[in-house]
Parts: sequence; structure tokens; C-alpha cells
Amino acid sequence: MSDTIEQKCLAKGVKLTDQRRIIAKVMSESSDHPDVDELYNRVSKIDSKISIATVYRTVKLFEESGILTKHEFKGGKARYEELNEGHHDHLIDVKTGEIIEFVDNEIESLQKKVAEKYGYKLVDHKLELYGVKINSKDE
Amino acid sequence: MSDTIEQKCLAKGVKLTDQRRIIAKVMSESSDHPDVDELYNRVSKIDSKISIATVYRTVKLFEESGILTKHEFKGGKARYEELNEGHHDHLIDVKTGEIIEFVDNEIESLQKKVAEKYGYKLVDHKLELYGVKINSKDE
DNA sequence: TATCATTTGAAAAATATTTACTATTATCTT
DNA sequence: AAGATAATAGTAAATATTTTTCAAATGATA
Repeated sequence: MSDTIEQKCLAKGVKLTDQRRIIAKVMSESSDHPDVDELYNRVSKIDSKISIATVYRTVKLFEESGILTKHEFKGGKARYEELNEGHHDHLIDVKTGEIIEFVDNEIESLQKKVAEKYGYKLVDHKLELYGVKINSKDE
Repeated sequence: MSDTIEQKCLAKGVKLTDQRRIIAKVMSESSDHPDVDELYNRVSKIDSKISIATVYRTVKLFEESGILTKHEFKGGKARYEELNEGHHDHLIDVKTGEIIEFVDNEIESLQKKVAEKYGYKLVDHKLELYGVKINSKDE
């Protein structure tokens, strides 16, 4: 595992308060991709006085500092994930909502090539695959 | 160019009203990816009595009928585009917001392979590239 | 400690979208 | 065509998500 979010904040000069420390800890310990509401639920169990506004403000701050990434998967709410060196994309089970992380270097380099073909330097990308489990005898 | 949206509605048995016909026409003639608000502006010029609720209801109906696709690019609002046989992805200029459509069959088939590798059948995907123009001497 | 700046919580505001309800329009049945 | 039934539209209110305002609390500085 990599550095905790708290360590990253120190390294980047992002000030920590008690509330931010709790939010950082919860995010660091989350291996899924919680939305703000879910994150708020989790931090509330540690400190029930933290407001949802602070959670919104903090994820935004962490995102702007390059500590979290924001995903806008289908379904309205933004979801957050800790940003580590190893970049990955997401495969989403459309039936269960389960999210699988994957890396495919071939796709990565092809993306760069496509962007260049159109005269662009790739600065970011978003790849989401939506699928159904094979052999899952449903209903 | 392909069929108009109006023709597609006929083919799919989607009922048309005056309002829907206007919305269909405006979308068919739009080569960009308008959000609901922008679409509402455009149809209002043709019939100022159409309500924004009808625009929301209509794009939803058209989407469920497989006539439009909904995109959730960065920045909150959903944007719509006519769905034609030739699937494509998007390259977005992060400075200007310009959207370039592209097709890359190699990436397409790799996506399918990745999904299968994890035991999934690919039913949908989203690929967005964000880039800056090369040689654009900025600031 | 007094002062100035930053952050927080609570509630209101802003934004995007959906829904309830009534009126209008279209469709069906004689 | 008239009347009955169903679908759709317009208006406004309701929801959902996120941001902002503002006063109080906290933290940092002189």
C-alpha cells in the first residue's frame, strides 16, 4: 500500500484539521469508490458532528490537490477514489454495481496515439466498461 | 447523413406530437452535443410555448428508445447526441471545450477482450480523451 | 493576549432533473 | 361526429446534488 492521504497532505502542504484528518483516514481505508453521502455516513460514525458541507469541501480540496480523483459513473452522484501512481480504469457490473479496476497498457498507448493523430497531447482520459457477468444465470 | 430522428421514431413506433417533432428536428440538425438547456433554447426559437419539462421528458423518451445517447462529460449537465450506427468516442479539447468524434476499432476490440478477461460481456462503454492542441502557443 | 485569517456547521441558495396535478390534445368506439 | 378514454403538455412544486452565505469556532500571528 502507498502513503496515506494524511501523509500526502503533509507532502503537498495541505493543511489538516481534525475533520479533514478523519475524512482522509476514512478515504484511505476505503477500497471502494464512495460517493459523498456514503463517505459522510462513514465519517459520521467516527465524529457525528461533522457536517456534510465539510465533506463536500474536503473532497473538493483533496481533488484539487491531486490526492483524490472524482468519477462520474452513470447514475448522478460523483464518487471518489484515492489517487495513486498506478493509474487504472474501471469495469462496472451493470447488474450489481460492482466495480473492478483494471490496467491495460495497450489501450493506454492507443489512446495516446489517437489523440496525437488529431493533433492533441493527451492530458487525461476516462474509460469505463459496462458489462454483465458471463454464465450468471439470472432470473 | 442517416435518417432523421422523426423517421427513426416512425420506425420504432415512438409517437410524435408537435413538440416532439420540433425537438427531434432540432436534434437532427445539431451536430454538436447540446445539453437540455441549450436544446430548450433552440426549440424555443421555433415554438416559444414548449416547456423545459417537455424537453426533459422527450430526450429521456428518445434515449430509452435508442434514438439519442446521453453523455455525462465533465461539468454536471447531461448532453445529448443522435445515435447512429457508426459508434464513436470523444476527444475533448480541455481549453476550448471543442469535441472531436473518433472511431478506433483496435481500442474497441481491446475493450471487449479486457471485459472477457474478467468474465464479463461488454454491454456498453464510455471513452473520453481530454487533450490540448499541440503547437498551440498559448499564453 | 489581542488581532487577523481560516475553517466549520447550519441553513439557505443554486443547479439539474423529475413529478404531481390539471388542462389540452389525440385516439377509439360507436 | 359525439362522447369516452387515454396520452401528453404546461406549470409549479418536489427531489437530489452540490455550493454558498454567514456567524461562530478554531487556529496562527504579532
